[in-house]
Amino acid sequence: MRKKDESKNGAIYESTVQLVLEKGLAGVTMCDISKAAGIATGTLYIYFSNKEALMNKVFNICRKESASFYLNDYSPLDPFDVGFRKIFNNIVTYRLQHFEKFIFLEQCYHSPFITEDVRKDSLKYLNPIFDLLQKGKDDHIIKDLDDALLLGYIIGSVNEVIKKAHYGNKSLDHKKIAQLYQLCYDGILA
Amino acid sequence: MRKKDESKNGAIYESTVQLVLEKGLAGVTMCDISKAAGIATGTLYIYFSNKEALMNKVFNICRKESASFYLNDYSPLDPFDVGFRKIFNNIVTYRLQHFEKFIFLEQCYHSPFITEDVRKDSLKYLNPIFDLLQKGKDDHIIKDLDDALLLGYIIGSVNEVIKKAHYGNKSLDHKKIAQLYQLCYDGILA
DNA sequence: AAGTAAAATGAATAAATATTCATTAATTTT
DNA sequence: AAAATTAATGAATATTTATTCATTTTACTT
Repeated sequence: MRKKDESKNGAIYESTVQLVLEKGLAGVTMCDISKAAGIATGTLYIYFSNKEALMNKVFNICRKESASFYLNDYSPLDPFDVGFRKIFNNIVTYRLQHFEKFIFLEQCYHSPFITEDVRKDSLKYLNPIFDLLQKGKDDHIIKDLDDALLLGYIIGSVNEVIKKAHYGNKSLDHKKIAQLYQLCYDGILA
Repeated sequence: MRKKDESKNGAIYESTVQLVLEKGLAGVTMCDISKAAGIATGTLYIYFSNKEALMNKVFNICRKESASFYLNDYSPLDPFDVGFRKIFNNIVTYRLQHFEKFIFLEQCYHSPFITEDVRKDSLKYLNPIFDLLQKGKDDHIIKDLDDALLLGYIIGSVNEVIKKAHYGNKSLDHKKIAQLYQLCYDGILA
């Protein structure tokens, strides 16, 4: 029997994410996706039973990929400040290098395509980051605040600054990123 | 001749914003909106020439309303710390009291419904805030950084924390808001 | 109170989009 | 190399949704 061309999975995934960046979640059709992926529309339905399943799958892949990216080069044995800097830079770098995936994830968050339970277990991927924050609190380096508050504060400011820069056609050089780091770091310090 | 019932404008506006919160921008139909507003579908087209026009109008109203809300009780004569605290609290309060409008604005930002030029002149509404930041910089109270960076940092962290709290069903009490304020304020201090 | 002009209606139509399926192409097995 | 099996196709169909329009209702004018 003939095998599925597994490279198509990747092409569908890349196309979906790219098109959502260009046209928004509301504006992307199955036809658009198949054209961009270089396959027939019917073929999409061999790989995914419908549009909702496709979006959920792509959402899951992006989510896992991003969470894993955040931990690049990080070790739980790193001292707090070293670990924090690594993870912060990874979060920024992921958003700059994979802007389309970053936006896709943001768009999905409020979409009817993404089912409740898929959305819910998002947090578990971030456990190593919560552990790092706990270490910082235990060592009295950072403020003893709720994890969600601390992480939301960091992630939110990074998201907004990167989006603003992108849509305002402003470059985000190393200097600006270092400044953003300093803003965030000074904020969390005890 | 018969007059247009101006209250319908408001009903359409409220319904649209509420439905986008519930179903996402991608999931809202003209039929949904008319039903929720208590009017016939055809009537929508008396008030707005099409869906895109409707969304742009609602977007504009929300945008203006929010920007004006941010300046409640604020005077350009306020000392930096007083003014900053007022505006920060207004930004938070708007998002909590008008969560559906906050989400609508966020959703629109990446939507094909909102035309480029409508999106572009968003910044002008925020001029008083930029002036306040300038004062803080001139007085050497806060870091001398780019306006977009400073505001993005503040707005982004507020957005994310409020969204996380809402979707995680966690309450955001006065204590947490004060802690978020402290994070942001400590971050920008020179 | 009759005339009239615009508002409002909602069923009908048009347009866009998701999904199916009969057919063809490719790959593996025997 | 023929048979078997699944992948791939894309035109056709089904479905959903935007938009129109013939008709009715409402409120103002004379």
